[in-house]
Amino acid sequence: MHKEHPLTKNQQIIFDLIDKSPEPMKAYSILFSVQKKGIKAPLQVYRALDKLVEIGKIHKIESRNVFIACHNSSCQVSKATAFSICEICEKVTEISSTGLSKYLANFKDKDGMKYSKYNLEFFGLCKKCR
Amino acid sequence: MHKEHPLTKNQQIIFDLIDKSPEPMKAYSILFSVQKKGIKAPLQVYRALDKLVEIGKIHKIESRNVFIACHNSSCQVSKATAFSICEICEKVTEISSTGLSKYLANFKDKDGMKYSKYNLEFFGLCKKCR
DNA sequence: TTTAAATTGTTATAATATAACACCATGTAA
DNA sequence: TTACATGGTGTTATATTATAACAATTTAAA
Ligand SMILES: [Zn+2]
Ligand SMILES: [Zn+2]
Ligand SMILES: [Zn+2]
Ligand SMILES: [Zn+2]
Repeated sequence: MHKEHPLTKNQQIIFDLIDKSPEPMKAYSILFSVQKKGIKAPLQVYRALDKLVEIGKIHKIESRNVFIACHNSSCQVSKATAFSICEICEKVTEISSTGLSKYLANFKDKDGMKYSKYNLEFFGLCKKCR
Repeated sequence: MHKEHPLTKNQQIIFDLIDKSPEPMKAYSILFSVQKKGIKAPLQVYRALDKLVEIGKIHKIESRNVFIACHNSSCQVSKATAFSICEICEKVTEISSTGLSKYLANFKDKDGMKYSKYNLEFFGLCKKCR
């Protein structure tokens, strides 16, 4: 079991927004949405995002520069993430497959090196778009 | 077998630079390096990069916004890529493991969907840094 | 040769992210 | 209690990454 991090005010505001969003969010659209709550500057957003990523409450989709709430509690420990991304509508889904995560955690490169931390992004078409 | 793309002048200049670089390169450091060859504007660099990525001659490391020459000829067909990234020195190595690529190409998400296109970034410490 | 597609050159601007500094809250150790 | 360390906040300014829009040129087919 992982340790609970109590969120600070800014972190909570931004986490709630991302968590409720039906789509991954961009940093500046987060900024726009929270301006009425007194968060006015990009840095305030990025600092909260950094922390939320660090503690595993959200993930950054690196190929898209968007943020999504985690829906797989084991991420908060492992930093091992996998997503599918629709190339038409940009829908992102977090993948939680024990088989996949075991395979990747046990994968050894040609130097015999293992990696417990990774990020995998699958690209294709979602149900609706294909 | 894949079709050979003859590179245009700008594409060739930029590919050569990246290919010879011992490290992955950032777009604006590429721009700086090729200014003596007459490439003056960011767009000229980004257009060449886009094309080179599209035809699989280089890859973008999404978590770092850097570009690296491909060292795995099958990428030029598949768009299925995997890298290891050192979190200290930022050394990037392209992984070509038949086992890994087969596993990922055959992976099905819970809707039974397969993805032939993916990007995997492993994080850890390289030989020198650990 | 005509035409379509791709590439180039250029200026300007958008989108993403961090530096630097002052201040404040909270916990903890002397 | 006081000092100190740690982490969060607010703010201004700036750095970094990437694209829009438009005109001109080259290339490769039809
Ligand atoms: Zn997660
Ligand atoms: Zn879709
Ligand atoms: Zn490759
Ligand atoms: Zn290293």
